[in-house]
Amino acid sequence: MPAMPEQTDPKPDTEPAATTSAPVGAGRNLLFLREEELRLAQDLLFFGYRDFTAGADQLLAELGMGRAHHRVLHFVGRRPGITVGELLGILGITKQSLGRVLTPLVEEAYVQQSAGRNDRRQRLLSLTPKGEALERRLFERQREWVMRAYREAGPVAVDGFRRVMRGLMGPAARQQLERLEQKDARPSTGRPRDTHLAPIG
Amino acid sequence: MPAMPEQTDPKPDTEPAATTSAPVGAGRNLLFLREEELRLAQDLLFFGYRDFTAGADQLLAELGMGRAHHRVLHFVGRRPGITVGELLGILGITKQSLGRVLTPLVEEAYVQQSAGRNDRRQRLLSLTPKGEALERRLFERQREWVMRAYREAGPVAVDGFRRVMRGLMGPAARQQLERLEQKDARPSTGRPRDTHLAPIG
DNA sequence: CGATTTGGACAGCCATATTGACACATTTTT
DNA sequence: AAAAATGTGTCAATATGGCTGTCCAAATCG
Repeated sequence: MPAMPEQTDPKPDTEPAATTSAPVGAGRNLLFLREEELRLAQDLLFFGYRDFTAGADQLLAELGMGRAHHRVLHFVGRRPGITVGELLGILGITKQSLGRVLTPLVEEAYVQQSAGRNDRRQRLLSLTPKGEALERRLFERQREWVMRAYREAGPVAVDGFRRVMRGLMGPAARQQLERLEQKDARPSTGRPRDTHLAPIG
Repeated sequence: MPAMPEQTDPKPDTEPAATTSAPVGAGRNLLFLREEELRLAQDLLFFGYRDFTAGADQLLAELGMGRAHHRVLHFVGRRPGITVGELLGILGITKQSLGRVLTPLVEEAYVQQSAGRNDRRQRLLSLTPKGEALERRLFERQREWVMRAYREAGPVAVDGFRRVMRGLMGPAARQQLERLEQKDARPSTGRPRDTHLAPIG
């Protein structure tokens, strides 16, 4: 494994204006995004996102599932008791599209539904133990991968990464992320908050 | 491979508590990746990548194209004179999958082919003026978006973002990125290096 | 009560990816 | 020169994950 990219960004940029690792002087940081910098950003996002998902994708493929299933497992695990409508809002897909991954997940007992306590039309979604186990396996795959990247980059870089990624999100996504983070103090396991798991139908 | 165990971490965390919790005392940054931190990373990557591509996707949809077409335009524009084989390596897809986006792009004169100068079996790909124009329109969309995120986050964060994204890439992708960056000093326009544009067939 | 909301079911379409098999020109090897 | 390998193109079949549209049931709201 030769030639690890240097942390110190060796690119001997021809510009004296030092655009790459921009001077922290924070004075002219309004115009430091030149063409090549954006092209680099495009490359980084393409390769980085692809390889980030690769590990989990492989595991999913063995189970006959795809990334869409993972997303459902992830967000249902993140917010046990989430309604179908909320999940649709987060994923940004249509009800029909969701149905095609959610229905099998319910049928194969990865996800369970229960009627809403206030509004009995709602189906509150949560992971079954089986679903939790799978989600955790997927999680661990990505954990290894991200841990390595974070460790190599260091905490300051991680903070910068988070700031930029947040900035790449649109207003709707930011709001959704906030809600997810609120709930981060989630109960020890995936039971909906205080819902009395009423049977459906 | 230096392994980068601790990564000197220049400033002992000038960050506002943003780094979630974890004592960032720069000593124990090996273990600062707790569960919620990774879940956050997953969310950020999902939302961020989705919204990053949203603008270009919309424009592409109007032209009856998809993200796959954009990727071809991007990487061909990045490395004029690239061979089909190299492009396949970068995209990580099969020849058949590439063919179904590349062939239309050639037919509609966004991309042009010419025979390799050393190996006449090769088809060297480059953007036509029409292709360059479209690529630029797509580029500008994303440029606006990324510029905003970069500006909001500041140069230090951008540097961190780059480090982490690089870290998320696997060895193969890192090598490919290096090659792309080498060529970054590319000629003013998309003519293959010194190829004498031999006709095909 | 009727209207709206929430969720689900079914049909079909499209884009992107896959694999396998085969064809063809060209280059390299024997 | 013949054989093998390489680079590319193409056909057919299949899967996944989106989309739209329509219709329906249950529950809530006014």
